[in-house]
Amino acid sequence: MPDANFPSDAERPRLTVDVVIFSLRQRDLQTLLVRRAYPPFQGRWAIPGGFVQAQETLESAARRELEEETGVRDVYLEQLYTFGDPGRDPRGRVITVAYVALVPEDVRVQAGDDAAAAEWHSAYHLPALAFDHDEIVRYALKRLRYKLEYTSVGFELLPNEFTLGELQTAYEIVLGEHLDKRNFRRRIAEAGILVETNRLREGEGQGRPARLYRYRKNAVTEVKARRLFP
Amino acid sequence: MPDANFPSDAERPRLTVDVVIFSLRQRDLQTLLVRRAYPPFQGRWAIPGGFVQAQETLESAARRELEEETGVRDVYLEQLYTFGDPGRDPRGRVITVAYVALVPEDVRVQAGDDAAAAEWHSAYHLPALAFDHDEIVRYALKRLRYKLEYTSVGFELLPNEFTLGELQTAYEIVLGEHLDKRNFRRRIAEAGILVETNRLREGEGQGRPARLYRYRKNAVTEVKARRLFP
DNA sequence: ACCTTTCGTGTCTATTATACACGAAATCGG
DNA sequence: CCGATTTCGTGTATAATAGACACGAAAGGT
Repeated sequence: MPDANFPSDAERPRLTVDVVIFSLRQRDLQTLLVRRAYPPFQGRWAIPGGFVQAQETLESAARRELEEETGVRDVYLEQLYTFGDPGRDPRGRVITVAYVALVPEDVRVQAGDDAAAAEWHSAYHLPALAFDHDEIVRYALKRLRYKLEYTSVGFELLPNEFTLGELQTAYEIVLGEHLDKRNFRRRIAEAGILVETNRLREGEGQGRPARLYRYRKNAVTEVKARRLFP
Repeated sequence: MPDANFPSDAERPRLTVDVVIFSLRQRDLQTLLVRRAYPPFQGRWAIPGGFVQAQETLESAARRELEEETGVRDVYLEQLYTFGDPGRDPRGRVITVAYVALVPEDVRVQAGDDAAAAEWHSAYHLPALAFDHDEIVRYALKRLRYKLEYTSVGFELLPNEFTLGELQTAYEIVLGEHLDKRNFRRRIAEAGILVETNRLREGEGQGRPARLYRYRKNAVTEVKARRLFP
């Protein structure tokens, strides 16, 4: 790639990051959508995103967008895929680097600046989305399920302390299948990624209260490449 | 993302694709490197790549670069990751979408146009590379190993017809560990992704000639998410 | 007090992974 | 041409892992 080939300004694309933000709420896997206030696709739902600024990395651009929408920092974020078909944006060549974020249920959507309205929508029943965002969300869901089976990212969808029942429910919602309680708990125990607290989940309706657990930070990487639920 | 935020020309990055081309040669996993003819990093080895043109998709840009270097079409190619740290290219903001290609041993490097010299180098002992290309190749290798264990991409590194011994050797070279012959063959057989031919590998030194196999196209996707070698 | 709800636990069976050795079919060399 | 050498192709026994399955304990509700 000699300098002679270095592209002129006109040939430069524009670059955005878009973030698929997953969260478990109302016993459903949901993703945060914003309603577009301007053309193109004015009024349509879209996943949050924006242009990458001059001096930021792709990941910090994604974290900035995420924080603008949800106010959260220090959550799980990974690069998903880059979408760049010519024609995916009617304004010209726009390449987007898509990210996936996992946030716990207690996160509240902020009163966004340019995000006219931000709402949670079921990842399983999406409205019509702007651009190729439906493709991006579908791919994100596929990746989430895949990683849930091979790593322990699932914990990122839960608050700091959680019961084993809540953890199992989280897995069941994302994977879309029922899991055996005893086998599930055995695998979690064998993986050694949980620390038992001495507190119990109190006042959650009737029934015996469940023990609360916390998960060891960095567990995500340590368990990598080992199947939790074969 | 209102139109008001639409970036001016000066804020647009440049976009390249870079392709990590893996091949098995001389009982080694090798990757194709080109020597840079112009600054920056003039004279250094780099992975093949170039700017994305106005009306092509990212994948067709990667296939174009691949074909320019090796002359091959219709080989395995997948998007790896997008690298975009500011400062990764001294000429300004350049984002690169990295791809991984797997080519069989019988492809010959072409007399490249702008690629002054193209050579195969062991993926395990790389020279100093331009830009962040060492990071890209290391990540590509990690991904290749990972996928080899969970899918059947390994066949893409072999010619159309191959013996089971050659297949096993391919896996051993990439994974860097010895595999048991009988267990290996049993798994391959159970996966049902090979078709036996009635031909034998003749004239390869001494020893009993081995049967040649072909693999079913599309097998890669079918076996996905099922571990071949747990 | 008793009924209902949720929690927490262990064993037996089936499946899957691993370790391991030798006769068959070809080439090479004297 | 015949024995030595090389590579091919195959099966079984054991260990590890996954899956199915039920009931007493601890709380709240009436």
